[in-house]
Amino acid sequence: MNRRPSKPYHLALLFAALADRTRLRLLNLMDGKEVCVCYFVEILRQSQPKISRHLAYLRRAGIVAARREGKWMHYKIVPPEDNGAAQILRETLTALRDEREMQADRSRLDRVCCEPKKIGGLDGAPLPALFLSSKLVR
Amino acid sequence: MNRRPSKPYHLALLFAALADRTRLRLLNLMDGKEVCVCYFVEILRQSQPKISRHLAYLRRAGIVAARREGKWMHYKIVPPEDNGAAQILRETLTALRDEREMQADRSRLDRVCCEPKKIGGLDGAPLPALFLSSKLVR
DNA sequence: GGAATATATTCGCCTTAGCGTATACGAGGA
DNA sequence: TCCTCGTATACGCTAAGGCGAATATATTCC
Repeated sequence: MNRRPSKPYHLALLFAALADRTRLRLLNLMDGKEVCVCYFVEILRQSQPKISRHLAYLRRAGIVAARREGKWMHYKIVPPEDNGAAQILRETLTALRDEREMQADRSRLDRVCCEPKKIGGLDGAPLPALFLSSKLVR
Repeated sequence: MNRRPSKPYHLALLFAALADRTRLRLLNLMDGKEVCVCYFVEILRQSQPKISRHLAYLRRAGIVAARREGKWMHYKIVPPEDNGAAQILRETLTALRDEREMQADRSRLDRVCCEPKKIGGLDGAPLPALFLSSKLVR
């Protein structure tokens, strides 16, 4: 039922998933927290289908997991079971922090999350949380 | 003249270069030493054009450098200038050592290099060396 | 120079990936 | 139930990647 893609049985699959700028930006935003799709769309200023497709790619690669909360979907990083792959993913996230665009994305995420209207907003999207647990969709 | 591809200005390019099993096997064989093309062909048992194309890809990505020695071409890894990329490449090589096929490739390389007929052979290909310096082709 | 060897490149074919656009799905509210 | 909103998927297109086969290039030896 939980159709997890068998495990990224080889590093080449992990690298293929990482070989796209948009996906790296998404991972950078998810570094350490769960993020709602609507934030990705707003922060990266990319079309919603594009964001969604890249998230699906990452999910198929076993790198992220999704959780539904009402109408919203939250994504977070799941460390690969394979030790080497996990280490490489960690290093990647670390390396991303040195890039200017990635820093800008992160601060934009922080800013969006702190907007007053969002905090208590009527239909404001849920705030990024630090790894709430729930039934995940991989 | 030395048409270096500007430098892999972004990690996505590095990951694209790593997202292929054959290229990972090649990098694994080059880990720590310079290797002649003929050994790649013999050890991976893949067609010579295929090996050559993947080596060209790695060279274009700025990950390896080539050195000509008579009829033979030797390839070796060049650490990326970017700190994060260099770290990721190191981690990748480390992770590869855990894979069985990679270990088998390496021991086959060791065995081939120690064959008596090759050591003093008339037309034996040059042995892998530990980073001889010379004019490199990137 | 011409043959032989090691390596690189080209070509044609197929598969995959990424994109914009349109559409489908799923949940909540009226 | 119908409407709306958030998200996912399908479609058609184009570009890039990987392959085998053939061919080109570079170097050495005669």
